[in-house]
Amino acid sequence: MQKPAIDHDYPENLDPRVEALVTQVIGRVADKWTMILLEVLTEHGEQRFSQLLRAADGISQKMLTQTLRQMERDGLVIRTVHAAVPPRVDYRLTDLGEGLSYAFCGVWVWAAKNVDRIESARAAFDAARER
Amino acid sequence: MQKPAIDHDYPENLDPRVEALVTQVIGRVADKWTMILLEVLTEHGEQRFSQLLRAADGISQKMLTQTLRQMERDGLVIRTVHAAVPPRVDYRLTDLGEGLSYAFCGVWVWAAKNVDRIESARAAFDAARER
DNA sequence: CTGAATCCTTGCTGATACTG
DNA sequence: CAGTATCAGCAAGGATTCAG
Repeated sequence: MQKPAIDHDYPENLDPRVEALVTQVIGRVADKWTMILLEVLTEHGEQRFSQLLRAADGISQKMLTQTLRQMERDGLVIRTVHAAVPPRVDYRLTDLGEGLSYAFCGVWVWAAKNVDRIESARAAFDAARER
Repeated sequence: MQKPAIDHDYPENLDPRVEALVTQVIGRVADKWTMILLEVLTEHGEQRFSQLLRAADGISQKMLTQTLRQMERDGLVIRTVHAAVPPRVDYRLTDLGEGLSYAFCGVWVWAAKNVDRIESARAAFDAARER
């Protein structure tokens, strides 16, 4: 992005260093599983590891652990270990995490609203490619 | 950034089939480069291939081609080939793409606003890990 | 139950070369 | 200029196993 933003209410990132930082954060946070976990934690509140594993359909245990660590590191979730047998670990959103989840809200709405348009666009594209 | 999304206008995903579809679309669209290209195309309008290559800092030519194809297939961008020498190909957002870009807007704002909080959270996390 | 460690497969990425 | 094609290196991700 070399040019300044024009007619938008985007925060003016005059500093290219800030610009790069934001882009990096976006890259880190605009991840499929991060988005889904934010959504699950927002809808159901505090969740255990195994609950998240079931809720985020299709995620592997490894990915879940890894994604949760990243989110914890970025200050999006808080990890609570309960000393018990069997062990129990809860994850809940921080206010930072809630803010991000809220920001993603619009994307979910958009996706839900436009699923059919995307599907037909794909069908049209693939049909054109056939020839 | 305060309350669970209960008080939001999320479409209630009663049908798990729809839920799965939406999740799939999110997974497809919640991609670093897709987000960045949407942003670039929103800010600067119609762009040529080479302009996008420069604007999306760090992307490889291969990834750019690939991402643009996916976006075209999903109906997010329109690809226009101008018969000229030298050849010229322009990409511009469809209204669907503009809608998605608009939906992502909140995430950009959030990221810009919270970069420093994330950075300090990371620092704290890494410091704690040292021990 | 949580999650770390291992192996192994897939796929991105970068570089390069080649068309229209 | 805007791609496609190919190859090599590397990292992401899945499945499995082991440990606290």
